[in-house]
Amino acid sequence: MNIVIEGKSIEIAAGSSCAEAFKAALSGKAFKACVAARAGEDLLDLSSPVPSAVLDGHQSLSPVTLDSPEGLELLRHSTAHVMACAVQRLFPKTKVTIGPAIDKGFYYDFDAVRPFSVEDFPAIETEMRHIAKAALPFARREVSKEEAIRFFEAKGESYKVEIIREIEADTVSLYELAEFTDLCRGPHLPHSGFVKAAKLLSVAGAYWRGNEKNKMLSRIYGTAFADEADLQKYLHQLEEARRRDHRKLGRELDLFDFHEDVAPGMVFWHPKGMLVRTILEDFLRKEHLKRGYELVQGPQLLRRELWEKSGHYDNYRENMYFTEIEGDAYGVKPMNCLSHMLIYGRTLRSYRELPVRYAELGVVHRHEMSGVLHGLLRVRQFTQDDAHIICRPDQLEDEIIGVISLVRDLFNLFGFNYRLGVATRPEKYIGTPEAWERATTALIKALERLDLPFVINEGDGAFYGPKIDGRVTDSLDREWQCSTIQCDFTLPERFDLCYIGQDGERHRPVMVHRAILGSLERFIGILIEHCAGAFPVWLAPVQARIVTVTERHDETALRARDFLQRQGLRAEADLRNEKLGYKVRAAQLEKIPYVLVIGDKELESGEVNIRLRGGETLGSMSLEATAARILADSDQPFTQGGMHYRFS
RNA sequence: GCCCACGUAGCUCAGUCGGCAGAGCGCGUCCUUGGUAAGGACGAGGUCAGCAGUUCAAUCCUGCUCGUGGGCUCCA
Repeated sequence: MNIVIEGKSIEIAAGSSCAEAFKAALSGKAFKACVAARAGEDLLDLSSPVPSAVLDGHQSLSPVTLDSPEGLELLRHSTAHVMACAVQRLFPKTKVTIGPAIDKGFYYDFDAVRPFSVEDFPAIETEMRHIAKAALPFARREVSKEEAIRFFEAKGESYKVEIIREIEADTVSLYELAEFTDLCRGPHLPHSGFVKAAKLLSVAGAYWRGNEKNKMLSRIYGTAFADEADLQKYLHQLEEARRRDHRKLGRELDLFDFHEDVAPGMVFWHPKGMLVRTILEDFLRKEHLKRGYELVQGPQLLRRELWEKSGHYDNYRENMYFTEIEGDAYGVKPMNCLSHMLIYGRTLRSYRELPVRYAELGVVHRHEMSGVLHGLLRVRQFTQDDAHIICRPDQLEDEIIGVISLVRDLFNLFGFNYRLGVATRPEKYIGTPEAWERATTALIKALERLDLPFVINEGDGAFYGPKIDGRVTDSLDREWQCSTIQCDFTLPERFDLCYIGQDGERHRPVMVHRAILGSLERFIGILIEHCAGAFPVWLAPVQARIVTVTERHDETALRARDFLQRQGLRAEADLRNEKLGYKVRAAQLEKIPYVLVIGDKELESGEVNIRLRGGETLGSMSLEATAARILADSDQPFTQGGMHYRFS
């Protein structure tokens, strides 16, 4: 029979394995790097026979190499088996459960006599190396369900038995690695010799099947790469991510901190962090005014009755804080929408007034479980860049376009990767299917008109309306939700919002809740990690530091500082009795974008010597030219003209 | 809440197999007046997270409490 592999037509005997086919088609080197076969969508063991779909020409057969994404997944899954084999050799009473490959590695969940700890890693890793060195084959065997159940029952592997009972097919596949046999769909590497660069990373408790009512298992996380160099590269990346951790940088750069003993999950902003925040807030306010929003602000506390009316008391009570004033119950706001609606509803509105866009940098409190608090990224008190747009149904699509444009512009400004998703109607919902349909269509059409990529998250919408979510990725590759754009059918109804239409009748407006950066706290946390603490010049708390060589230069330095401040720059002078190198180093560690050196030469010429954050020195320039350069550096792409933050 | 690890000076971390608590950075004073990532000397600074237990003696061993970090919906 003839089949084509990598553009090469070869003759194979009936019943040949994929390995035999590749051996005939590939060079020795290419064949050696090959660990599995791909036929259509399916991955196959090299030892499995060439599928009939390939033989009759419906599918092509291609080799999978160890360093390809599929190859790495196989490697990691196989490494999980190697680890399980090692664990059972060292801890014979341990029961195995499941052990999949995950994004950057693998894990295996064990039911162990005692939970594993990192102290056990050296022994396990040594045993894994033995298994790898022996280059033992992964042998696939298909057996009936009954036989598999008998097999695992005999070994006391109750979790495997439980899994097999739930499998619908008549037969299951087993993989044997030395004496360790695991129920597994496969495929696997040809043999354990490919596991050359593996490392165990951490232990964790994990519930059987993720359900907290089940027994807690002991999970070991690890990773594996095609070779040692790739593994080391990955470990360095993890190191780099830890180096950029916003909690670490927040302390080192003196931006913010926490006092867990008195206010867990709530931020204390230090002067420099507060300055960054203030600049960001000012920028956001101006940008919103430019885009037709009006700024409003409502109270922090609202009577409980109002939260009952909105439905928050029924649906969100556990996450709210309550207090009592003169015998009346008040709730601390977890959201800003109620005040905005009260402001809208105060007078009768004409259709000509719409859309109304109320924006507020609103401080909200939400009671989060103590276990999930995480630096600035998950807190209990935070500030949303919130706004509510109240508009006519025919205005919805254009309004959504305006909001998404703002999302796009802001994330592009900061250089973030982001993904947009449209969440559609869930099983439990309120409002009519027609209204849902109309709003969902408006969201999708707006995205299409802006030509932005998005995914549909079926059934992920809030019960009160469809939404668009914007997620950005942090330096650890974690995804955080920032933007949200939600259509709301409930609240306008519950609060009886209306406008008088052209026909003189009352009509129900549509309300859009939206936040772009989401929470300023979270956003700043992500931003710190993104830029490793080196803020863009327009946000840097100190833009320029003047460094003197000796105290002879102090007076000139202070005059220069005052000049730069009058130009609207955030400048300061370091007059400490230290050597120049020491002060330059300090400024560098503080990630100040411009260091301006003044010594005898500069005293003479009336200029300053400029050193950039990256270490480059630019030579000397007049103060005027220096100020102009820094100001130009702090301009924004879509906010030309006076958007820098100035001291006044 | 549960699993693992951790909690020592403002920060980063040593340390004692139970016997007066250590370093570097930072901070203060003094000397030094220097040219682009650390000049020198001296000094201040600690209830070794908290509580209880074992012990002649506990920062160290045991238990509990509090807090921090990682993980707990990636499914044979």
